[in-house]
Amino acid sequence: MNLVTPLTKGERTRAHIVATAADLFWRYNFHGVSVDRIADAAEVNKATVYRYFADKSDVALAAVRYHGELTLRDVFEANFKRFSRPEDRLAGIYSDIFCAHQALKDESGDLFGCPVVGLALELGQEMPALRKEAQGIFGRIEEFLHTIASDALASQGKPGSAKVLARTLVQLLHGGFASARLTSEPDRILDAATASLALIGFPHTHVQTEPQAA
Amino acid sequence: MNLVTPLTKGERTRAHIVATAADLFWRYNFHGVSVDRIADAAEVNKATVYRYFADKSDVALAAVRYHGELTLRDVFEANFKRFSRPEDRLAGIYSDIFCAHQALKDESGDLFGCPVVGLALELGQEMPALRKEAQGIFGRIEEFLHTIASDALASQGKPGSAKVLARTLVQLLHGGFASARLTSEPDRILDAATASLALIGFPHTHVQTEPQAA
Amino acid sequence: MNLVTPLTKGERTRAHIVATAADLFWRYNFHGVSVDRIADAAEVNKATVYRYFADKSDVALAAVRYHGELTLRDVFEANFKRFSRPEDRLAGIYSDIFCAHQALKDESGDLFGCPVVGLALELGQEMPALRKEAQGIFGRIEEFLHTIASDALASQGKPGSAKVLARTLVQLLHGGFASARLTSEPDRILDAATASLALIGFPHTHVQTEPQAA
Amino acid sequence: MNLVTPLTKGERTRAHIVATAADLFWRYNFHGVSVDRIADAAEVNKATVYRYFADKSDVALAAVRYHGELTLRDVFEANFKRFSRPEDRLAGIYSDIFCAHQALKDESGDLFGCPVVGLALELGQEMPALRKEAQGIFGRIEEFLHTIASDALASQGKPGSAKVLARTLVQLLHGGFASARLTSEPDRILDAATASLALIGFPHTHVQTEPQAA
DNA sequence: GATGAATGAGACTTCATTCAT
DNA sequence: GATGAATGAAGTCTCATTCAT
Repeated sequence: MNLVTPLTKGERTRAHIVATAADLFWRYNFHGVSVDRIADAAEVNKATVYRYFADKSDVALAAVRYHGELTLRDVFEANFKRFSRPEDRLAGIYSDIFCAHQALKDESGDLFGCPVVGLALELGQEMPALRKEAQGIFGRIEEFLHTIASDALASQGKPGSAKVLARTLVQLLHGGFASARLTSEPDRILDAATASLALIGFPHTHVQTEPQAA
Repeated sequence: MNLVTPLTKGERTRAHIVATAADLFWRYNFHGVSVDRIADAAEVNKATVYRYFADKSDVALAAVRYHGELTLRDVFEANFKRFSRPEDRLAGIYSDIFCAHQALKDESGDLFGCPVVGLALELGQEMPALRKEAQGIFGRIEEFLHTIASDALASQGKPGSAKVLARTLVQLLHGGFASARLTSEPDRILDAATASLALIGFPHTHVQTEPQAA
Repeated sequence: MNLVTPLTKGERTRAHIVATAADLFWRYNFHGVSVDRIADAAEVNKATVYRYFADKSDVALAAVRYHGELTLRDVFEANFKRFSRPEDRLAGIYSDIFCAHQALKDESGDLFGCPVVGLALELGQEMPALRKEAQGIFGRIEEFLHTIASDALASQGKPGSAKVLARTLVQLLHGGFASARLTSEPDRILDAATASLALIGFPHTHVQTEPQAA
Repeated sequence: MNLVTPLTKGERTRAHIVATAADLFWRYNFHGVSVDRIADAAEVNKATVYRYFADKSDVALAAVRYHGELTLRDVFEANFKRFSRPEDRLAGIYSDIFCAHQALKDESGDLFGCPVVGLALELGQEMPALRKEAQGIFGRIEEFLHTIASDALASQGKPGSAKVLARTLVQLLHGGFASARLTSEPDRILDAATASLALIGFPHTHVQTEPQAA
């Protein structure tokens, strides 16, 4: 029984534009990417972009959503399914993030940190919807990290607030992204990973630096 | 004996433009501020801006420098002079940062995180000089935090790498800025402060949330 | 015996588009109405519009025709059938025009003068066909007014050129429309009515300002 | 003693743009003239247009003002200075209007009626300021015609309302413009002139159809 | 045959930057 | 030396129109 509605042609076009724009915005920021460039890269006419999006900001909002959903699903949910121990989950998540950044750096010579934060910092002030979206995404991330924190504390019989710990883990994630982008150095992601694992009580858990087969 | 050379009129004009631009860029980002607006706000002719700066990016570079120097001097150096114990220094630094953000939020209804990172994320990719500048600033910050980390470890006879700890402290600072801006919530700065103090072994040190008289 | 061919479905669709567009063009001018908006308002697909009309100007031409035919039939012919004395005919015509404008003003807060002239001024220069159409319509109107003028002169045994008088009556009609639209004041229509009635020698004939039952 | 401040360079540029745009708008309507075309015709850069006007509508507003002021000064005031008898004044005004239209027709093969009404009909609904301006201009014109009407009634010892008469004269002027443009026939202006002169009691006053030396 | 999808051309506007007084 | 004036390039967006299913 197939519950998935197949995408219409328009939906496919829209999705393709979003994916293209998301990548461009990540690399070159909102103001560094023109609608023309998005249309060219997506191989559609500029007017087609405006058929599916009210304006350029609307594309950016969709791009943030896209990055958020993809990351939550393929990084967070995936590692939660794959592993059950909190330290493995956290290590897996950071491994994926690191590998993605490393790959981007190998390919393009640079890396760009967190695409959600990047767009949110640039547009959040004037685009409440985008800011809200970003907050929602990091809210979900905090939930995942809260589960990890909670499980970690429990597995070690440690006291301490999982809530506070989760928040710190989120901030370390932000910090890893920021310093990685500032220095163009993927290793800063690993620093955040190490610190995070130490914080939840597993300082010796290793973070894979090579992509793992699914 | 006066060792300070008085500023010439031109230098004062330049400094005034930088301070004005720095504030505007902080609040509205690089692309959200036109050269016209800078000139208007600084009450100089637009062509005057171009007398002192090669182009708009050059103003941004000066603004980053301005923010960096001011913060290093008035926040980091000042608290190092004022306090000698590492936990007091760290608490003092975070207190100042928090108060500045709280004041901005009270005044303008919003807050804007780290101005250096803000500009660096927006321009760093295409402006190596600005990225270098930002790296330099955070390098200096890391040195300050390294001293704190090192002193803290020593004062408690704890083992551990001050270097790694310092890096984590930097990332928490980034994280505090990022989540504060994302949520428009100054308290996220305090979260970073608390986590940082706990990390250096002083979980009970209090962070002042009211501006202290010098 | 039914002499009227019933409309085919296509003809009904076409007629519906014309009526819709005519109203929109009247209110918002040619350039203020997009083909999209016409299609939306007529609840047909945009491509359907292009099935029945060569291009947007062609819709405008049809709209002018529509307005012209409707007005000639429901205002001029109707009042000629209803009344036989020239002064009553003229008063009836102006009464209808006034009431239509008053109703529009009550409904939409504004009024829009003569739809034929409106479109003709906007497009006439580049669309000879439309201009011709408008000239034809006002030619017919002049004929009606010529009859009124001629009858009025005759009924009073006055000398004078009915032809010249008719032309003046047309110009007063134009003038009433123009100043009504300029001021958004339906009463300017009544001014033209009064002047016209005076001109044909019936200064005391009253113009109804409330819609009359047929 | 010179009370006239000489125009600055900027003011000259602005005035030149206005005059250019006014002519273009008259001939081709608001939507028939792009800002590019205005800039080209005025031989300035498009950005220069935007230095002096907030947007295209703002240029149109200035164009209406320009047409209004010019006409009031060179046609109405001038004929009031030149003549003292009401019939001469009215004939002079119409003569000027006719000659201008005739000249335009000779030059360009077409004529365009009243530029103020033209723009006002096209933009008045969405531009209250422009509508207001047009109303003001026709208010002034009505004052001039009121003086003529009043003087004419007095000179003939006729009873009657100068106010009502003036309004009718305005409407005839509108009507003359409208039918001239609709038919591309300058003579329609003369029709309005004849009717107007008759209305004020001077059916035999001649309207010059050749430009008069000042 | 009807419609969702796509497009090319062109509109308005802004902005960083330079010129000329 | 300082400034009002000017500009070229580019950006966002709209719209009439056509294609392809």
